Amino acid sequence: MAAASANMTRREIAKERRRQQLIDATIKCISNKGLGSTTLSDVASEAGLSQGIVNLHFNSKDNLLHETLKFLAEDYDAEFMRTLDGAPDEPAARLLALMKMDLKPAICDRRKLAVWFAFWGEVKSVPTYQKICATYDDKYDGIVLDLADAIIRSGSYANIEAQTVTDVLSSLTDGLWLSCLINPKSFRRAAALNAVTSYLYAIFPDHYPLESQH
Amino acid sequence: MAAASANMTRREIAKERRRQQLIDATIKCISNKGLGSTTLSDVASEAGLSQGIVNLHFNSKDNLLHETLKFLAEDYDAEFMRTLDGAPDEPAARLLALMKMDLKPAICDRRKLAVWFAFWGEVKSVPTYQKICATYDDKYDGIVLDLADAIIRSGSYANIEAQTVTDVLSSLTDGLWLSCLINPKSFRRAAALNAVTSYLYAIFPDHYPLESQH
Amino acid sequence: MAAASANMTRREIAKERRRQQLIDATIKCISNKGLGSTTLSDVASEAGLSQGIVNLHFNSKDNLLHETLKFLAEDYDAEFMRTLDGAPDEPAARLLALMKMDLKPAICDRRKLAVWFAFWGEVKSVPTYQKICATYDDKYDGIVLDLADAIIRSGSYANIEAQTVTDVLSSLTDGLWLSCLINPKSFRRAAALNAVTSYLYAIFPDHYPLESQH
Amino acid sequence: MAAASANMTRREIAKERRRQQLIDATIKCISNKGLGSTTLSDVASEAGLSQGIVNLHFNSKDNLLHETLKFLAEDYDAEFMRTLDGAPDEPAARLLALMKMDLKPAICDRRKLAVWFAFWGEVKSVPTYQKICATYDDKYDGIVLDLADAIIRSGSYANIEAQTVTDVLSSLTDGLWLSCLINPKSFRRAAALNAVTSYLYAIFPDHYPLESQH
DNA sequence: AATGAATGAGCTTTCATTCAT
DNA sequence: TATGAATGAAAGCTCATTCAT
Repeated sequence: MAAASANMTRREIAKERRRQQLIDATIKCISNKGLGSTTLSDVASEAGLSQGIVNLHFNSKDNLLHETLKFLAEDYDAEFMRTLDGAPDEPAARLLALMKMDLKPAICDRRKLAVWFAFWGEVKSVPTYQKICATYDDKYDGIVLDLADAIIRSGSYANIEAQTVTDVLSSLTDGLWLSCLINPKSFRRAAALNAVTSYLYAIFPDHYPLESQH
Repeated sequence: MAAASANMTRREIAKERRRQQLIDATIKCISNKGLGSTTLSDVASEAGLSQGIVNLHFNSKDNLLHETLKFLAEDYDAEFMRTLDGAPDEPAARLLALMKMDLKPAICDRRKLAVWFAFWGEVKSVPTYQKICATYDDKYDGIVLDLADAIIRSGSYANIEAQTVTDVLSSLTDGLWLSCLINPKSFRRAAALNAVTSYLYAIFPDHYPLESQH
Repeated sequence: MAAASANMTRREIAKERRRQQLIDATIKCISNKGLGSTTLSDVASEAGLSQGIVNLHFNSKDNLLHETLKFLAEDYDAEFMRTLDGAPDEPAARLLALMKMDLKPAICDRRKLAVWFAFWGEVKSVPTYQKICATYDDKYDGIVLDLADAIIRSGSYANIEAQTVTDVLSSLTDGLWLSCLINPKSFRRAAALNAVTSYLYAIFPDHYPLESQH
Repeated sequence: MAAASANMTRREIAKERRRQQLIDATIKCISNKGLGSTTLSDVASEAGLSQGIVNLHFNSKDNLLHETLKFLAEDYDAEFMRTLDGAPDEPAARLLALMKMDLKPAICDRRKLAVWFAFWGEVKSVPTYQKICATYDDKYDGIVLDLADAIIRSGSYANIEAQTVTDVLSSLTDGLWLSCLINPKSFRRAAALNAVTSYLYAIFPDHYPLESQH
């Protein structure tokens, strides 16, 4: 999404702010009421604005939802890249940093996850949702694959394929998110983290000495 | 749901068959059009019946959806218990059988998964959906936990907790399902299976000798 | 328009009646409020029925309007053909009968004319309206042309072309209708009739002896 | 409408120009999209100006439409009077000049006629439109009546009433315009002119010798 | 004078639900 | 039981109008 950048007129900035405000309201509504029960009125009043405001800025509900999904994806992407930027150079450390990111409160938050799952629930019937999700997933899989590959080649691991590791790690995160959504009572962030690290420690013992578990 | 059982009158059986027919139609519709876009008209015409039929048998759309979710859950449960029944006595074999079941075509089918995710997408906003899902999940987690515990105690595994293994395995399945939904093009059942088994082999090498990988 | 015919079920007949009832209500509304100001609510309450009834029977407002225009055209057509059927065999008498028909109260009624002009007002921007109107007009022009031709050939008229007569007669009627619409106060049916007959008498004196003017 | 005249300030002239620009845009829009589908946004963007401009200059859409109809009427009136001014003194020539004017390309133009018919389509439901149209029509009828009367009295015509001639001529023009609107493909200006002149020649043979037909 | 963001009333349309048949 | 016509609430969307800039 076009974030407010330097060469925008004041009006364009205000407009962009409004759009973001409406997307934020949309996210809140979807989280609270579900995608199917979120009306444009809900979004407008959540934003404290009038009825017709959404169509003024997004033309249609459909478009609003697409832009909302795009925003979620870009938001996650920014976090992902920031994490990668801030991580050490060693592949093992980078991989661990990424996995931890997925479970940090700002990401693994039931309210946010509810929105992701709301969109995933429509993926099969709305091809454009699928495309957005698939594109980003491919990107992350590629990055994780490279890291796993680097780790494997720098250690003495037999019978381990980088692709398999990537499959496990990606799926693990998604599955943990689902358990956070469905079983919020029993979900523990520490246990989830443990699930991830236990796997990494088990397959890459050279790179993840047990004492670093905290 | 009450399957047609011995002590039902002919009329009750017919009624039950109609209900099932409508639930099947509902599943097809949700898979094709999404939960939010599925109307009672859609369901009725998918079933080849008339407009008012759903309210006649389910009283409300809300109820139909709940019964559909319950059916999905019971259907999965039956498969789960059947798998357990048919598996050998050794915990390791039982666990592997369960994990393989989750990836077999009848279960890991994009059309069916789309319906599961459609409901999961509403879990946060429809507490009764959550309760249904959580109840069953708890049951399966308990069973897997027991199996993992039995394996651990029957081998020489240090530093492995049954709960962690359970967390990983449950999440792995869910995550693989999501990747099947989002990335149908690149999803490979064999690779998914590999992801699961590679984990089991890594943490329980005593119980899963490598030659049994196929 | 499918008029209620012999091989219809009772339901189909009732449905057809409803459609006609709604078309009648539409005509009344357009006549009273104008095409642009006629809402589906107006039509429904004019028919004494509920809000959603129009879309139930016509799917869209657009379709309702098209069906209404078609009905008007078919209604006029039926009157036209009936007049032709009931007229004597002589071309001159037939032609006169047709022209008189156009000015009889049931046809040249300001309420009905208002509806015709409402549609004509959209002819350029709604090509399908134009097509409907043009098709019928062509038909009538053809019939009038044949009659004029027969008259000319059976008399001693020099310098008169059947096509020109047709052009005049068709236009005359339309123009008289407009004056009925715009100047209801000064419009006199007798004067309008006089305008038409004076033309016929002037160009076909052999066929229209003056004493038959009434 | 008050055309820019001598004793206007520069500001008033600019204002008047804007109003005219908007009326012109309105006419184009009505011609293209129809009266009912023309929005103030359409008008503004057709004029290359901003959303709120119409209300600034005309206060309301209703007023804009009334001013547009008035402009059309005044525009036609100016043409009418100019034609009368430029015509010879003889009534027969004057009358013919007027009738020819109605069919000249600048007047009998499908785009312009579409606008006239759009307003006529609302005449019954918008009394103020009717009043505007009726007022001008009365004026022209009066003028034509006088000319017809003069012709009749200066010739040896029995059984012809000036009023009837007026009725025919006025109606003829309107009807020809409608055929131009509805049947643009088959409409021929020459044939339309022929329809008018053939009538004049038939009833006023003394005044319209056949050789003057061009 | 001109802009265009914002409003909110009112439209068409959809659809769960009811009910006479 | 089953049908499908009818209802009416509520949705998305449009647009004339207002108003701060």
